[in-house]
Parts: sequence; C-alpha cells; structure tokens
Amino acid sequence: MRVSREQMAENRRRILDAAGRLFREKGFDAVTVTEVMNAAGLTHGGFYGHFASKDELIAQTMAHVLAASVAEGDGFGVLLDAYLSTRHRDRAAEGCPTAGLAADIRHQIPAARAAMAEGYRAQIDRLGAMMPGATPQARRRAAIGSWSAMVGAVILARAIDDPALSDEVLAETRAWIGAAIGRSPGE
Amino acid sequence: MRVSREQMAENRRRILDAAGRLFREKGFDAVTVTEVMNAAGLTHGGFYGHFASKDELIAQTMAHVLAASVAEGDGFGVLLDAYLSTRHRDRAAEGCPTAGLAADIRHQIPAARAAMAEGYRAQIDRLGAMMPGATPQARRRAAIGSWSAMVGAVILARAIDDPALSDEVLAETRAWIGAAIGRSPGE
DNA sequence: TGTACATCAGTGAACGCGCGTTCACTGATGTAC
DNA sequence: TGTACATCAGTGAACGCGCGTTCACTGATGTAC
Repeated sequence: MRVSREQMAENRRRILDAAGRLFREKGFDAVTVTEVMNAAGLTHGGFYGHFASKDELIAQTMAHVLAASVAEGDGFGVLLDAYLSTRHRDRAAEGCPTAGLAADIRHQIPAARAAMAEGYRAQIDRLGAMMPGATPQARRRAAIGSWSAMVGAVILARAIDDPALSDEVLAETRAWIGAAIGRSPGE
Repeated sequence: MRVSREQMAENRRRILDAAGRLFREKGFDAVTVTEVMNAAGLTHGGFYGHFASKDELIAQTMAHVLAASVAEGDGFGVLLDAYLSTRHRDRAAEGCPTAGLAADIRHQIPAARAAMAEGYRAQIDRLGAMMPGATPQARRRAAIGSWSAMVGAVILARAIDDPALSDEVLAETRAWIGAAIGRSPGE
C-alpha cells in the first residue's frame, strides 16, 4: 500500500525519532530494527526502503538527534542544574544523546562517529559562549572541562545502583563545576 | 579431560581476565562466550562449568576487574596525567574498567550494577585521600567532581573520530581539573 | 476534470546466520583400599 | 607405596531462538491522456 510523498517523509522522521529514543534508552545493539519500526507505527519490512542497513540508521539517527538537541539559551547555571538533575538521569530516552550514546559510538561506522565529533564541536562552541573567562581559550577550556564532568557524572549516576550515592554524584559534581566556573571568572 | 583443582582455579582466573579485557575493548554485547573462552585458551563448552550464564560472567568480571584496578599511590597529579593520556584512551582493553564499561552496565543484572557501585565508592575514597582541601567534605566533593570529569573525558575522547579534537579533550580537561583542584586547596 | 495505468511504499512470510546454551562423551585426576 | 575405580573439567556437535535482511505481493498514489 503506497503512501504519499509527504507521508513517506513523515514516516522517515518518525523512524529517526523512534530510533533516537530507543537507542538512548537501550543502546544500539539492544534495539532491533523491528522494534524501531513498530515504535514508528510501521512494520519491519519497510525499513530497507528508507535505510540501506541498521548501521546507516545508527549514523543518520546520530546526526538527527544531535542536531535536535540544542542547549537552551538560559545561561550555564540553568543548563547545569537541568543536566545534572535526577530527572535527566532517569529519562535517558528523552535526554542528552551524548550522555546516552557516547560510549556506544566507539564501535560504529565512521559516519556515526563523524556525527558525534560534529555534535561535540557544536556543543563546546555553545557552552564556551556561556562561560565567564577573559580569553576565548579560557572559555573553551572551561567548556571542555565542564562538559566532560557533566557527561561523566550522568553516565556514572545512571550506572550506580544505589539511589543515595547516585544522587550524590549529581549534586556534588554540580556543586564542584559551579565552584570551578564561578571561582575563576578571570582565567 | 579432567584437570587438577589448581588448574581449574587458574582457568577460571584466565576466563575472568580475558573477559575483562574483551568487555572493556568491545562492550558486553559484542563479546561472545566462545570468544572469551578461546581467549582463555579453552573451548566454549566448558564455560557452564564455571558460570551459570553470560550475565553471571559479566557480574563476576565487573567485581574481578574493579578490585584489580587500584589507583596508584603516586599522588593525584601523576594519576591525572596517566588517566587523561592518549595511551589510556587508545588502550581500552587494559584501561580503567569504569571508563570502558560504566555506560554499558546500566542494563545488566543487579549483581553487576552493585559491583559497579562498590567500585565507585572505593575509587572516591582513594581519590578523596589524595585531594587537597581543608575538610573531608571538600575532599570528597573534589574527588567526585574530578572523577566525573576524568571518566567523561576518556569516554568522549574515545568517541570522537578526529585525533586533534580528541587530544584536545584530554589535554584541556586535564588542565581544567588541575586548575580547579590546585586553585582551591582550602575549599 | 475524469479515467486508465504504471509506480512504488509498505506488508508479512521466509532466509541464513550467529548467538547462548545443552549434552553425551572423554580421559586425567583424586580417592579408597 | 601401588593399584582400581569413581569423579568430573573440558570437548565439540547440536539445539532453539532472535536477529538483520530479502522478496513476492498489495493497493493507494501519481501521471499520462
């Protein structure tokens, strides 16, 4: 049953959205093509009309989902609190694709890894613009350092099977980054 | 062909060592039971004499490998340089199990997650003891914050498919942590 | 504008393959005498 | 200490199952007149 061109374009978008959510929640390997297609309201057979392989889906999903996850413009403090929140930790499917997928991307095809590098560059530029600091180099260093800590803290908080300790990872990393940034506006 | 009790104990150790290396290099899902057994110099059929399932292997490997990875006692600066080095980034199989497996542990059985939490606790205690800072709370905060940044930076550096950018992530995070720690010895 | 036909997006059964796991067997180990 | 036998760690063929992928088919869409 053929569908209209607009419907097909929307189906493709729905596949990428569904894949983005599922991959962030479970990782690339644990999600099946059938699962993605069903989540998009389709059946598995139609998949290869949209993508040449699951690897290509992964690469295109990375580009799709990294482009969509633009940091809010409310300033670094607001972003930091939202990022290192229990809500973000507990809702990986809707959360930051870097925190959800960075470790998993290591063994994917070059196109997927390139999308990750591009997303990283954009994120550091955005964070750098929010940072205090006298020179562009100082702002860039603060962006890279605090982004490492933010991503690391969310990954660790999600890995730890003890609610109190997991909460502590988020809260203490948040406080530590805040102090490191706030305390050194001139560096 | 039966083997001696000592040989069996050594075989078990070899299986856990091989699993530790392979899991860190490729992730839990991408490594097969056969691959682990062959790396340990055995055949796949004997696996279930040592472990009830692959899930149990994962849990026991986590405990094994986290117990083995004790931070060196050379002080935090030396540890920081070694951890955020290109060598560590490029040799995941022999590297920090937290950086290699934290993201992957999220969907494993409770015993594996518990081993991760225990390893984290031990690591924070060790790092806290190396930190400057007037109070135990300040040292603990510095340990949690810098550990988040170290783990995050290695994961990001491994994910990024651009050598110069990847090197920069390591170098800038290293400089940023060093400044954050060194600059606030009294906090 | 209406009709006739070619196109092709989506369907669902089927495929080959590799995985975790099982099991009958082997032969060296450990033990009872 | 030496011998006879029971034990059991390891082997490798075989199993089901679920995965990514293929393909003949369907029927609505898009187009030519």
